[in-house]
Amino acid sequence: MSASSDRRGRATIEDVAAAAAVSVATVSRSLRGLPNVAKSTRDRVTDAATSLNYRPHPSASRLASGQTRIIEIAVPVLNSWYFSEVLAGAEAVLSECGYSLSISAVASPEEREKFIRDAVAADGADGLIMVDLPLDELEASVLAESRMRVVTAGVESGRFESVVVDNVEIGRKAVRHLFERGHRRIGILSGQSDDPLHFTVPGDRVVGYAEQLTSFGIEVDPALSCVGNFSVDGGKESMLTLLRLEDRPTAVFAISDEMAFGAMAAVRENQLSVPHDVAIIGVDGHDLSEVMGLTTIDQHVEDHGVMAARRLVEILEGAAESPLHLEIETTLVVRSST
Amino acid sequence: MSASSDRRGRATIEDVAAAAAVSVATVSRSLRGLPNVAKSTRDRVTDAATSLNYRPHPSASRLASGQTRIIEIAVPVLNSWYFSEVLAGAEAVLSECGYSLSISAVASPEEREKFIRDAVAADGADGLIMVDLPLDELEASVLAESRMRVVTAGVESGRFESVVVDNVEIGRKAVRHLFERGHRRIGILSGQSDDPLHFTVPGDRVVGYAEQLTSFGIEVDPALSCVGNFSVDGGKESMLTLLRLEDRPTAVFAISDEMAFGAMAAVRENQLSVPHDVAIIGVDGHDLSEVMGLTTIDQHVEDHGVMAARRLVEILEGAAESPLHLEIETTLVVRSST
DNA sequence: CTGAAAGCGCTTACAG
DNA sequence: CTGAAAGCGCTTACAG
Repeated sequence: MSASSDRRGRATIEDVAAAAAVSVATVSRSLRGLPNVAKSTRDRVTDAATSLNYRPHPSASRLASGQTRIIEIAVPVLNSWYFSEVLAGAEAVLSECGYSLSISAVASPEEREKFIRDAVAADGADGLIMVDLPLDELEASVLAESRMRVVTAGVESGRFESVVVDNVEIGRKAVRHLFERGHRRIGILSGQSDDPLHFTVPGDRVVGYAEQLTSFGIEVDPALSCVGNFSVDGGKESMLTLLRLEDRPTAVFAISDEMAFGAMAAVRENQLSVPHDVAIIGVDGHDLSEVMGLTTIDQHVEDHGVMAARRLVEILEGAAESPLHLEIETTLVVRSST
Repeated sequence: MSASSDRRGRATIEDVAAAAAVSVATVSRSLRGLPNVAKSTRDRVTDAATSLNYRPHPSASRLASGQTRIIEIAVPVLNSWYFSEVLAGAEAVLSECGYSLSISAVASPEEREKFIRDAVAADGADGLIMVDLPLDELEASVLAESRMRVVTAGVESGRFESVVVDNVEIGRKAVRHLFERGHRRIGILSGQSDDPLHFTVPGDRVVGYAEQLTSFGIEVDPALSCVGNFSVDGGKESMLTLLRLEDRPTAVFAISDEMAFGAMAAVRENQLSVPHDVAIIGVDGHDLSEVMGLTTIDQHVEDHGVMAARRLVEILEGAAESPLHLEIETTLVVRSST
């Protein structure tokens, strides 16, 4: 360890400066690739830094520069297929671009409100990706006043750029597909009954479902609509309910693949067959949908993370912010369940 | 905004000091709950901080104190059921304890080596959780010399505390269960053929499988051993291979639930039935195992994250480090697949 | 092209 | 119990 290394034995910018026989200012400029450094100087500095295994102290450069190169990402829960796909996509581009990724799980509106207030007041990140977390007016304006750039994924906020899918169209697409397969009595497994986060996605998909049925001249039957809480178990329970109806549906649209998996299990448990007795379509493009033979509307979830991160980086590097709502195309993937 | 707020309009410790008519030192002590502050002073400071919505600037306090309250967590990939469970567990305890969680995906040995070198040299976190990332000698000693405390999950390192399961015992347990169900010809779907990360888990499970077979007097047949790369598709492919054998197995041990799902699909695709023609057991306790009717050895994955994070926090708050290898008990969950 | 110096917003002995 | 001052390790005008 060099004599002037820091409290914990790391090499500091001063060590590098001494080794290269220049000032710390020159080291800083050289290592960050700023202009106005002689080639020979830069080389000397680079060599010194390499041989000392020097990295700038993150907290010090953050404090001095005002930039953290940290992106915060908030998701409702972490252990869910959907959110880990988003995370994976975001992580890939952010690490590629030299940003750190800090994650938070924000499950309730109270946590969300607290998260936003803390994040803004502490000002610990350059950017924030809010995944499937609808913002109320107050939260949006708190965020808008902060230094952090914000991109939302999965939901639009009106005030920030977002990466979304057309959820109404997803609902229509699902019904259209089932209709084309000859189904006229089509049930739906939707989201939560009482969603404290006011998540807009389920509602939009239900609207698309209803719209498309209506435009086919089919009356929407409330008895065919169940809630599944986006879980496998919820999908199964709701499907069991639908199966008990005397005039049960011949096809069911589950607004997530995981609910669809639950629904398939329920059908089999009743000694019925998919798709013969009940056809099932999901939404997501879940890893397991292929092996399960589930027809699904693939929404390319990983791309949501990729796009949100990419846009955020672009904005941070100076791109003009536009009230852009980047829309990811969805793809119908037909398998044996319909 | 007060006159002396910082570059970006945040309230600073000086603003709070002015508002409470004390020095910044007193503000710092009050807000961090340090002793030797008069109750009335502390109250005044707290009020001022609240009304200014003050939070200490993270980079500033990190630089001054030398502690970041950041935990870094490295996983091979993010979009996998297993790792998102670990992540969820770790995030829950860390956010509860006031730590930020920074994540990195580290897919190859080169990335791992680079990650470790960078992490140590930059010294940007107080602690590090390495999940299922075996460390070589050099990496371990680089880490050991750093300021960061390290806990590994999923694999032991010899030098750091770890949270693990007994993978040999998992292999034995699986075979024992199948044996008790009357099976004598038992195949195995294991990990990767050429694993650049030198992941030890698959090997251990294979050892347990072989040991238990041998102790039952059954010869280990290499023809019954296939590789499945921990993926659904891999499991399916390998199962198809096993089904093509003229003397095919009556039961198969898949060393992960996802491979087991793939295997179940392969069996059905061959118009065979689980468990009648082939029984299948997995490992994990995957969310979908219940609905799929998969018998599995639940390894309580979320707890791995919880325990690793908990231990790391304890160590950071002063607990003595012991060469502890915390072992999570695994639980056989019998379902219809066996 | 390079360096001296101020400053980023905190924490931490030290003195009283 | 409280405050003045130094210091954490960088970056950034500014001057030359």
